[in-house]
Amino acid sequence: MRWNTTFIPTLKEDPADAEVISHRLLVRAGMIRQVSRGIYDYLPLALKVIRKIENIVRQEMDRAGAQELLLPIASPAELWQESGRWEVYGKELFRFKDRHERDFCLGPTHEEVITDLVRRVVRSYREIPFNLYQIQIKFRDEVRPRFGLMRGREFIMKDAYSFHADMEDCRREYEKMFQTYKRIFTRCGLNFRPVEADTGAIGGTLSHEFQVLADSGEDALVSCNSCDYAANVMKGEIKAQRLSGRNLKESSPPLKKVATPGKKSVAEVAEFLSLPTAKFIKTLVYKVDQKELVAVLVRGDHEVNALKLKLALNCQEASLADEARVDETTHVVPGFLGPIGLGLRIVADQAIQGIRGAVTGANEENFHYLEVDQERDFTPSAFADLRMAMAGDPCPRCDHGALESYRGIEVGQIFYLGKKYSEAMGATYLDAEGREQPLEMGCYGIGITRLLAAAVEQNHDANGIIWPFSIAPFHVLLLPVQYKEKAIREVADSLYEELLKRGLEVLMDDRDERPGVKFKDADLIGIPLRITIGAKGLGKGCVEMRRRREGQTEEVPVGEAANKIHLFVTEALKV
RNA sequence: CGGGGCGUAGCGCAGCCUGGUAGCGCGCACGCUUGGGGUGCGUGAGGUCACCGGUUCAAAUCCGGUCGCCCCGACCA
Repeated sequence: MRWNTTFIPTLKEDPADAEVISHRLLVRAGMIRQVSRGIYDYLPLALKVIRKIENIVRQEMDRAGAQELLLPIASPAELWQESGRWEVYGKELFRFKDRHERDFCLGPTHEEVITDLVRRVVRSYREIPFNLYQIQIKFRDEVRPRFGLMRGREFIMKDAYSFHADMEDCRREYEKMFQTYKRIFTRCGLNFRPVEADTGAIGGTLSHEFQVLADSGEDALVSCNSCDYAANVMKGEIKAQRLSGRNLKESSPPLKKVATPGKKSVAEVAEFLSLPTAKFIKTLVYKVDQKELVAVLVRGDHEVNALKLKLALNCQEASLADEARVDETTHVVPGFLGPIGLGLRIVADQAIQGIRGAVTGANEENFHYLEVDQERDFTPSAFADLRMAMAGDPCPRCDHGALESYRGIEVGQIFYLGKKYSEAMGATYLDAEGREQPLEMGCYGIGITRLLAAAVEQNHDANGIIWPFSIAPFHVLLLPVQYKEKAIREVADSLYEELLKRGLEVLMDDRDERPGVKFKDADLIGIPLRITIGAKGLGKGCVEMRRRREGQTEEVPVGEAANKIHLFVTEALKV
């Protein structure tokens, strides 16, 4: 392709509305433009990368025996009402009415649609298993779209759904997809890690996320420094605590009430009393399912995991109650709350069980209790794992490992769904004994456009993007320093033709621009291999071959250039 | 949903406080110049100052409202 006739509107300056690096570079490189919040145009260069990613995904999904299909973007409310998600999904589900006033939504994911298709077709165990996937635009009306392509409202996704007779077969497919995903992300040239994950709005009981490691990532992760345990913090398990042999004879010193004027947060009180935050019991009031207030206790240095809390309380929704509400019910200013004498139902994290010598609010403004002894002073209605995993925690899977924390961008997630959708929507088959059984299901997603952004987050330098070869928009950029000059043009043209003939993807910068402009743009758009053709090299009968990533330059005789470039690209694509 | 910020030429910004009819850099067009990391000089085109309303002789500027976009938060008592 010749630059003169392409549509690659590069920008010298960072766009004012872009914050994260991938967003800035993708806009500057002329790859994306924003249309509305969380909605973008994909320009030709970006589309080339998207197609590359899609093709890798297709090849690997097909190799794993899955089949591609295409489901509609809009689906009728009835399907979502059947699964119960019309009510549950909330505002993220973009709803609208057609001209006949019938309710529809834009698909944020397609379990309902595919289950509906499959239930109308599958009758017998002989017709399963199979795995169907599509690559398509999804729409989720995110609370807060941000970071360019990383969290958009409209995005491209590969989603796959598999159907099985029993759990064993479904688990087998899950494992196959796990391996397939590893191949896909490896081929895309990403540094990633699979982690155990929560199943969120999709549902099911087993799930892994594939996280591209990046400090700018939205997800907090933990992994063991000794075994291969890794999880999203939302899912991260806490090693069950052994109650260290508590000496029952030894009695605790009596409760002591101390003045802590104006000190509300654990950090403030801890500093005021010169005590470590681990000695504190935090008392948080949650509103459960829009009605009951429940007090949740965690250690001062721990954080409540709302997800685990919901599980423990077996409720739909649990969020911090607002101050006014807390005040009205307990007559205590938040900040001085404590479990002793609090007129609310109490649930406590397991780390609170048996705690002694602790500090809590005294349920009286400007006072805290010291020497709190859980067994003596208060009894929660339940103890459970309610907190977020964090760095330094002992590994829940092995004996001596400790957890480390890092951040990631979730580019893929796989779920074992079980019978959640098949039972709700009556997707069944007849087994060999003629009995009707609900189908077992799995589902498997990859965020294609988010993967594109993640690749940039992980592969760039001060000058621009550095595409991994496998997903680069072009393999080679030919850069004739002065295309106008006959000698240079002739070499550039013949090299261009020769490389195309060999099946390489080549972009030729035939613009009549200053060399500096061309070099800057070349770095910005990040084609992995750049061939400079200029008077300097031609004087020696050479062109220059430069790798974008390493910056390493090599002079190659004109006659050998095509061969050498071809060989280099072939090698680079082998990985 | 709460808080903060922004909206002036294609892009990045100044002007607004202290009202007097719009400016800089880049880009764009043309000419000369230059020609291996965003050349230099000159000439020129390009703006309902987001929108609606108000105050005023006069509004980009002051006041009220609306819309759009960005950032932070929406969980730590």
